[in-house]
Amino acid sequence: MSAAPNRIRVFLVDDHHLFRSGLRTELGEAFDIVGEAGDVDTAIEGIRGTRPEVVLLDVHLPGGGGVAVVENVLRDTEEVRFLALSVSDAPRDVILLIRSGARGYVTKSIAPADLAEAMRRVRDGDAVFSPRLAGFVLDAFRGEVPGAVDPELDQLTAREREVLRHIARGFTYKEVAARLHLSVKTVETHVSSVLRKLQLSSRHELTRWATDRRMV
Amino acid sequence: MSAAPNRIRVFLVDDHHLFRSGLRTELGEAFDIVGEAGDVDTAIEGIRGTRPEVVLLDVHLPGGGGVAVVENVLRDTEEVRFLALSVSDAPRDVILLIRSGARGYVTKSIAPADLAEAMRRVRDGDAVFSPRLAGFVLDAFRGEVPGAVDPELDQLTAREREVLRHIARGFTYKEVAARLHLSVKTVETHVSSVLRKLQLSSRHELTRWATDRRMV
DNA sequence: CGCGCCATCGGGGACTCCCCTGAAAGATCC
DNA sequence: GGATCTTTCAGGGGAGTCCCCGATGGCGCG
Repeated sequence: MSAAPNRIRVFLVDDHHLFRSGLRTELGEAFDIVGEAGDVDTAIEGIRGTRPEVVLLDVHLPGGGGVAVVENVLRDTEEVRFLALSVSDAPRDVILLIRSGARGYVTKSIAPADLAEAMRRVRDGDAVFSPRLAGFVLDAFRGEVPGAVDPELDQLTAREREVLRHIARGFTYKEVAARLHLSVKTVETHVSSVLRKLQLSSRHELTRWATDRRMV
Repeated sequence: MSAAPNRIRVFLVDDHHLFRSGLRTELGEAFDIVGEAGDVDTAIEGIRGTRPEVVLLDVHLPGGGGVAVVENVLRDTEEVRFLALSVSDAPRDVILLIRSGARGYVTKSIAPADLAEAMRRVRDGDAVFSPRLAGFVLDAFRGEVPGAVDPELDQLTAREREVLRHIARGFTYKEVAARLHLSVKTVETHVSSVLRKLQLSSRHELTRWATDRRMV
């Protein structure tokens, strides 16, 4: 199966046939395209069967998105490296892909030569991100997604935020009441308001909400 | 590619004079070494004064380590990019540096040509890690620091860990029971065991315990 | 001043959480 | 085969959570 030993074995995953065709044309000489897929299930099956070194993966895919492919394949093997290739440079997409186990993320506007270089680097184990995306990833890693003055948080009153912080830390209503010199009933009222305003239904979701926003 | 015209302005931080000398010799032609320092305070002052584009930074430094330099400088400006250069490739060191805001981390065994390339990429905003370190960083980002087999977690049975994961995500006992096809009572039993073994007393502490270990 | 918003409380009820005791089946180890 | 561990499940009870219904007072605003 393997052609020249130095050609990297690549699998293409993108739901646009034309785009895959473009990739084949641009990469076909320097890389060994062992297979391709246009949806999640086909991709998983194909990657399992062909064992590529690098998977070029679109973020937005029918059947669950690129994340589903990465998670599914990496459950079995660690041999395959994923390089996400997407039109989107939304921080959220990038973060989710990296969390799932992709080792790089570049946008489709990348020059073919740069893409080839990125693929080689990913194959070698490097982490590859285009400049703007690197900032997102490292910022998320540092735990400070900047900007974002939260409109969700803004609709809470000062007292409600105060109570929220305590609840999110795991204190019971009784404990919060003692700390804020309130009655348990007042705490309950505030928590109810917070839950209603944030469209949540339990203190556990509230905890997750707060930790996601790094209020703790 | 770039030689004389737009030389990148670089600041060197390393407590070994001889090593700085080596860097100057190797990089002096292609880069503009605007200053250097051998300890934390001198480094902070020097970087503030010379405004380099890239700081080559040793991890182990007298006066607080590289982390102290990065955090201190980045409090004022975002213009400076840090590339950590260290003999250590301990995951802990790497993670701490990245958390503090460095945009790359390579070991001192790197070839001069590769170091030059890494510096250019960091200057351009890329995240740069040598192959082995990339794994550490991305794994940590994914929440699985490989070393560190947790003795706390080890004393839990497989089923208990399974239940723990669901509880930590905020599911009620009833929901967990449904997802795992168990009775609520069984879930209660497992949760009790987990709480007892981990010396915790509520599901909220359990959530925090799990999130601290990045099980969610 | 009336109106709305906020903060502070209460009763009551349905549900959830956590612990206690107890038990039965299966797997594993010696 | 017996000891141990794991996994499964049950009844009962005290505490915690969340919602419903209400109430009072303070504050700013037109």
